Amino acid sequence: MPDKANSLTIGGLAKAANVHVETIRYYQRRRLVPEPERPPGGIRRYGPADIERLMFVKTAQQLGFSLVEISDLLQLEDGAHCQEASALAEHKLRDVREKIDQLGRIEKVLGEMVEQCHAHPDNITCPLIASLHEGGNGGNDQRERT
Amino acid sequence: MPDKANSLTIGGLAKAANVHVETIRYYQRRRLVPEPERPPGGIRRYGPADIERLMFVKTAQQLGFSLVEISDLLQLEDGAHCQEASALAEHKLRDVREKIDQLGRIEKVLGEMVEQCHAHPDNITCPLIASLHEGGNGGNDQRERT
DNA sequence: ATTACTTCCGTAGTCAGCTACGGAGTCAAG
DNA sequence: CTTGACTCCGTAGCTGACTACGGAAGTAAT
Repeated sequence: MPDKANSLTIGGLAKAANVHVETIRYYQRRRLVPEPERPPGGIRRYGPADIERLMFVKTAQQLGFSLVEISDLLQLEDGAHCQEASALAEHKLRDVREKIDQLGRIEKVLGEMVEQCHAHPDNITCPLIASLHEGGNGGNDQRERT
Repeated sequence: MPDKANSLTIGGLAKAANVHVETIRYYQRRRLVPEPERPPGGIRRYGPADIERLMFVKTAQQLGFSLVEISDLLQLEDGAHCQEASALAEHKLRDVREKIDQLGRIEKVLGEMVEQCHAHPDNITCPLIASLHEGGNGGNDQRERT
């Protein structure tokens, strides 16, 4: 595993990945990110790979994954045995596709709403809730109300 | 907004929406879901619209929205004035599209991984982290890849 | 080699989002 | 008209994910 230039201290890493130092330590305790060797009586150093990993954790969180789930995903990144890995990957893939699907429905309805608002600026409602269980149908329902 | 048959007690509603009774009460306190009138010295009744609303909250949570954000989204559902509503909708639309984009990248890499595993079942790693900033879209975030 | 800033590490506190508890009231069934 | 399940309501406790605190020790610039 190549670290090009592990030159950052934990403070620099935190700045680079846009998280707090204490968050990094917390993730180290949780084994979400590796804790590099401490040179005898010295200070740990970090590199670009650590920045990436932290940013991945943050992004995955925004997508609704818990730290436990993220740790699963990172096991795939880190290389696991194929059998278990592929089972996990397939499971996560279903999760991800469902999320994409639901977000797609929300996107559609929000988009329609914005258009409607531009078209005639009255009061308007947005059938967001209904969007989530509209069957695979791509039906264009544009219900409006004043 | 017509409720066809508001016949459920809070317990039935909880079962129907697959949440705990106490969660419903909590959401009522937070004004995420309405608290129906209590008939003098009686018990509140709920209908299908309440089930839908609860399920929407749960789904949105799994997609990474906080309860505050969900309450914003529900304001759109409930009908707000066009000007503010459309600003909010546009903002949320950007959020949603970004989430879809990121999930799409993760999906792609997970999918590839599953295939690879089926192809030759050795140890394998999955460039999940890198997937999130693979160019091709969105534009303004760059970091050179090796 | 003194000063000012970090790092390190452990423990404790915070905030969001529930979840449990307890006592009084309601209601359908027997 | 009692029993047992459930509702109502307030308050307290819990879990996940941080965030803050404090003291010793490392490090960089003067």
